[in-house]
Amino acid sequence: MKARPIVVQTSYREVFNQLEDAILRGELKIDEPLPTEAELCDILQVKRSTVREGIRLLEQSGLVTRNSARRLVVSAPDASRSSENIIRSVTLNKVTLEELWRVQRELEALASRLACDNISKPLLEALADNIEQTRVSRDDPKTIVKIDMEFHRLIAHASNNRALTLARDPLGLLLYASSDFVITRLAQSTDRLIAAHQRIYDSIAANDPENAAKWMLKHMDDFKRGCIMAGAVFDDPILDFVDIDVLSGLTEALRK
Amino acid sequence: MKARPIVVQTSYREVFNQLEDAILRGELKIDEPLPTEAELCDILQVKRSTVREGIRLLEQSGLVTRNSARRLVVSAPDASRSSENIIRSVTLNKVTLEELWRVQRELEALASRLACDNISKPLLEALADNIEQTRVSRDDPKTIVKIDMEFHRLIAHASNNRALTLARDPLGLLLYASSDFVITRLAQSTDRLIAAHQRIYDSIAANDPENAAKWMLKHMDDFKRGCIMAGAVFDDPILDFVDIDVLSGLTEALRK
DNA sequence: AATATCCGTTTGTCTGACAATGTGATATCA
DNA sequence: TGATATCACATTGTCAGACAAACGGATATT
Repeated sequence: MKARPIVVQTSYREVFNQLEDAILRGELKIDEPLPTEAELCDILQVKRSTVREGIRLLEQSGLVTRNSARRLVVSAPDASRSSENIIRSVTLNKVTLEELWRVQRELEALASRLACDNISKPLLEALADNIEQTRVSRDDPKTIVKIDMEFHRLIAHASNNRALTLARDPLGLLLYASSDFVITRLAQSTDRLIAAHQRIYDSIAANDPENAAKWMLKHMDDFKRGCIMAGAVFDDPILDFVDIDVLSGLTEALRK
Repeated sequence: MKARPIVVQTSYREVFNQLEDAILRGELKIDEPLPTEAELCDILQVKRSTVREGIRLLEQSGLVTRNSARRLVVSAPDASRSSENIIRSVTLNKVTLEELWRVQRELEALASRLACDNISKPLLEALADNIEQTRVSRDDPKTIVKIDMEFHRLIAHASNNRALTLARDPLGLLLYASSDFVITRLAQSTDRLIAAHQRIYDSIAANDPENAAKWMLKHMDDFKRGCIMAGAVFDDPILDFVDIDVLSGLTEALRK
């Protein structure tokens, strides 16, 4: 006999499903307040505790957020929400540095290529400023790591492609967080980093996608070489290279 | 005066934070059961309703799943969880077909390149079988769309890179779901699709990464051309091309 | 030893309650 | 009259306790 496993939904999950559906099909509009718990009890014919548990599922999906610690409003999940999820998934599933790097290498190349087309004055200035800051902080590894991360995020942002941002940001966060490992171990790496960023910047500023991508790829390859020279085993999980407490702080960095 | 906005945590969110932390730092081990609600009440000194709301947040993050509709077990979030999130984010934020395609193009090329190295016999056979099925279903657009989606997923899977899967799967799902639009409108598109898949398959089977990537890129470019010929405005949100009800069914397709 | 029965645990849901906080209406004052 | 202060209400967050259903394991039966 052929059969599907029997699945019974809990009521609170059904609450979630119905509300999610209503949001996706636009019956509950984004930026408008969610009905009050009492109203939902009425509509869905379950008690408040059940409604509340369903709402918690919505909340964690980013489909509702709170305006002013009070009334919940319907909202489109923002990128940081997905990032948190991916970061948890990557770390707990022990994805390796190699896997991460391999993907990120392509995404960064794409980002730098796309950035050429549309980059705005303010973003260009932010990039220049970022490189300047890197020079200033040359001797402070912790700060370098942050600024480096920001450099790449700025470029991805300049690509004006939200699908790219969505895929790239969480991976980038993890990858560059583990670059701490390299920078603290290899003195010369900071100078190479600055030189690479400068070349990438110049290419973008000159609206030269092919060179931007070329230098970015070199930069990424250099990153890998640095990791290995610093003694990183590229086939180990990233979790080995990133401090858990740093990790907790990472997600909030995304929200700005 | 300089100040940070005041943020007050609710208790249930604090429950979530503490449990998440415990899982990330390995104090609660993956595949072991979560403490019972009563135990958590004891540990965290809050009432059961509060504990339960916190657990719902965990549940939606994929950090706990249910074994047998009963006891919850701690778990690493699986890829489908992230996919759901990204899909919601992409659709509700009205990301365009162009953005999606641009990223997916690179990821598919990477996937086909990587697939060459490690592909296993069973996966190769599955690919061959997939192409055969496409031929058989040539005249059934709905089925073609599904099989096409599966073809690309198989290749991504063969890449043996979970970071790639994580980034690619949700985007692929959305992109190929909207290919329905092309296939139903352009009669000849199915034949081109089969030919392309065949070439990609041959390259992978011959362990020829460069050609695999080359044909994949051509295939992707062809996809775009097809969309435009079929009258799709590439700068419109994907939401316009995907039926909401299909969308709801999409995520469950991921879980297998 | 295999099967059937029973019982305690755990969860899902309900009921009801209350304090804190934000919101809008009303009253007060310049 | 218009701005401000006050108040009453609505809504949420949390508590307290209750109960039925389902599961898992222990015990009894064949």
